[in-house]
Amino acid sequence: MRQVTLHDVANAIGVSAQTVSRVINQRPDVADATRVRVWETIRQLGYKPNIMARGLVSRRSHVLGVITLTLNDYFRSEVMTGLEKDARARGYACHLSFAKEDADDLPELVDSMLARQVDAIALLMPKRFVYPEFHVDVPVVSIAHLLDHPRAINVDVDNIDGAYQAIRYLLDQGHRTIGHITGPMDWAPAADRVEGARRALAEEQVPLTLRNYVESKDWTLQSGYEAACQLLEQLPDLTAIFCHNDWMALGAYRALREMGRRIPTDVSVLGYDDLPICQFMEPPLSSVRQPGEGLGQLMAQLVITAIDHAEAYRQDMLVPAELMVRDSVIAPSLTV
Amino acid sequence: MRQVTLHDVANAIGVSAQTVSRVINQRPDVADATRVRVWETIRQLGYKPNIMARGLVSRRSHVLGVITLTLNDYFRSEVMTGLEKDARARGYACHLSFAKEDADDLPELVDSMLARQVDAIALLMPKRFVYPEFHVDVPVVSIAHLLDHPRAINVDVDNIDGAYQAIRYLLDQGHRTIGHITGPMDWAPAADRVEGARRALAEEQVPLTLRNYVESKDWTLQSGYEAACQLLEQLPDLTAIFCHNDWMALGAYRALREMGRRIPTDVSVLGYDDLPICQFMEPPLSSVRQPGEGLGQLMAQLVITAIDHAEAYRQDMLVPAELMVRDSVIAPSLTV
DNA sequence: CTGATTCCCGTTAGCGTTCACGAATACTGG
DNA sequence: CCAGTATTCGTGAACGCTAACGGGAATCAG
Repeated sequence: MRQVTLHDVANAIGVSAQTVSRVINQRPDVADATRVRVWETIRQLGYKPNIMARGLVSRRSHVLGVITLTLNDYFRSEVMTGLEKDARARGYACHLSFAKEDADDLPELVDSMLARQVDAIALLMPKRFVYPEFHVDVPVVSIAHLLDHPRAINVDVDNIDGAYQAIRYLLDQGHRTIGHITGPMDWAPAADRVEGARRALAEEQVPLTLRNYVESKDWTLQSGYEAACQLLEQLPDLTAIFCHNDWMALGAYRALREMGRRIPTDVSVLGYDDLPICQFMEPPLSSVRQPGEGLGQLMAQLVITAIDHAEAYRQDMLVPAELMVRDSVIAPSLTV
Repeated sequence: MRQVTLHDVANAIGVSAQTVSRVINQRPDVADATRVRVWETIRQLGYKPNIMARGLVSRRSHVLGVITLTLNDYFRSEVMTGLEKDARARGYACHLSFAKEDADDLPELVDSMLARQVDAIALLMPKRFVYPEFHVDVPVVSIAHLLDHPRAINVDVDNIDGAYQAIRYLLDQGHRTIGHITGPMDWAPAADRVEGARRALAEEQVPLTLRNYVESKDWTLQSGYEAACQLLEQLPDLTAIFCHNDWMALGAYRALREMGRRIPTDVSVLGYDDLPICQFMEPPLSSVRQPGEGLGQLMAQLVITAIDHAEAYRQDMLVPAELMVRDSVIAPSLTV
C-alpha cells in the first residue's frame, strides 16, 4: 500500500511530474485542459502531497512549535486554541511540548523542535522563567517579554490597562477605600496590575497605603481566602476588593461571608480572568476578561508572517482586556 | 546560515557521509576510533539530523497526531500532558489540532494529518460524536470506543468501576438512600457510571427507583444546582448524593446549603473527577479521581507500539479510577 | 602461503518534491 | 513567410538522509 506519488499521477495521464507539481502549486504556466485532467486524476488516485518531501526541498516544514508549562489553566488553554486554529487556517500545524515545571528543559525542547525543522516557535511560559539565549534563526513569539533575540515578538494582554479599567470602574461607582489582593509580585502580571490600579487611583488622588494591599503566596482559592482575612483586618472599612484572579475572588467571597459581610451590599468584589465559574458564583462575579483566543490568533499571525518577512520583523504588541460587568459590584452604601 | 549536514561532518574529518550516519544510528560496524572522532565533530559543528530528510527515506515522521475538541477541561488537559510526555520520551512529537464543536471537520483534520505523514493518531473526542469510517493505515487510539478500524485501540478510564467504588464507599458508610445526579445520559461516561452504581447497590439489595435519579442537562454547576433541588424534592429523605462530576457537586453544595442541610452532617456528597478545587470546598469534597496523565501515557505507549507491530495490534484497555476520600462523606445520622 | 572470514567503510541509488533551465509549440506583427 | 514573443511542458539536479551492495585491509585457519 505505497502512498500515491506525484509520478503516479503524472504517469497516469502521460505528463511529467513537474507539471503535476505546477498544478498543485497553482502556477500559471499550465494549459487549462491539462490542469483539469491533472486535478481529475489527483482526485481519482487520492493523491496527497508528501509534506516531508516538500519540506525537504522548500526548507519549510509548515510547522509551528509551541512550548507551554501546562494547559491546565483557562487562559493558556484558550490561547492555545486560538493559536492552533489561526495557524491551521494559514496552513501551519502545531507541535506541542510541555516543559517541566521548573522549565529547565526549555533549551533541549527548543533544540528538538529545531531539529524537526519547525518554522517558528511560540512560547507560552510565565515571565518568571529566565529564558535561555536562543541561538535560533527562526522567529519566536512569546507571551510577556523575551530577551534580545532579533527575531523575537512579544505579545501580552495589557495587564496595566486591565487593572486600570477595573479600578476605574470601582472609582466610578463611588468606591474610595479599595483593598487589593495581588498575585505573587514576582509574577509580571501581578506587578502590572498593581501599576494599572495605581494609575487609576492617582487620577482621583485617592491615597494609597500599604494597608490597601495583601500579596497572596500563590493564585489559589485558599491563598485568596487567607489574603482576604488579613485584608479585612488591616483595612476594615474597605468597600470594595480587587482580586488579581477569580480563584482568589472566590476565596474572598468565602472570607467575607464568614465575617458576615454581604456581597455586594457591604463589600463589592472584582475579579480577574473571567473564568466560566464567574457567572455561577453568588452573586455572579464581575471580572476582567483576557481575550485568550484573540491573543493566540495574534501570536500565530505575527509569527507566521515573520517567517517569510525574515529579518527584524520585531514587534511588540498588547491586546486590551475587557471588563465583564455582573452583579458583584454596586455603589458603596453611605452608612459605611 | 545553512544548516549543518551529514556531509559537512563527513568532510570535516575525511570520512563518508554514510559512516557518520552509521555513528548516529548506533550501528555496530564502525571502528571505535572513528566513532569518537565523528561524535567530536558532530558536537563541534553543532550538527542536528534533519528529521524531514530522515523521515522521507524511513517513511516515519515520528509524529503523533492528536485531535481534541478542547483542552479547557481538567481531564483532557491531563491526558494531553501524559500523552505528550510519554510520546516525547519515545522520540515522538505531537501535532495538536482542535476539532470544531460539532466535530464535523474531523475527516479533514485526519486527512491533513495523514498528509503530514503522522505515524499514528490519538483521538480525545467524546463518544457522542459518530466517527467517520477512517480509511487510514496508521494505528488510531481513542478514548472511549472506536469503530471497526482494524488498527484501532480503545482506552478509557473504567467509569463503571469508578462509580462502583463510589457507591460501595457510601454503602459501607451505612448509606441506603442515595440520590444520583447524573450527567446527560447520551454521554457514555454518564451511562457507565449509572451502571457501576447499579451494580454496587444490587450487591446490598438496595432498592432503586427513578426517584433516586436526576439527569442534568449539561455538566455545569448551575445544572447541578437545579438537579439537586429537584432531587431533594423527589427524594427528601436521602442521606447522600453521588454527583457525576465535581462541578455539579458544587451546585449540590449550594442547593443543600440553601435548604439548610449541612454537609456532611445531614447529607453526604460524593463527586467525580477530583478537580483541584475539591480540596478548597467546604467541606473538602471526596471525589473519584480519573488518572488522566496515566491514561495519556498509556495511549502513547499503545499506539506507538502499534506503529511498528503493524497489523492487528488491536487492544482495548481500561484504567482504574481511584476514590479520593476527603471530608464530605460520613455515616448517616440515625435520626434521619 | 592461500583462501575464507571478519571488520570497516565508501559508492550508488533512491525517498517525493521543487528549482533552474531550456526546448518545443503556438501565436504575433510586419 | 519569418523572426520574435508567449505559452506550455519536460529534463536534470538537488534537498539531507539511509538501504543495499560491494570492496579493501586485516585476521584467521589449514
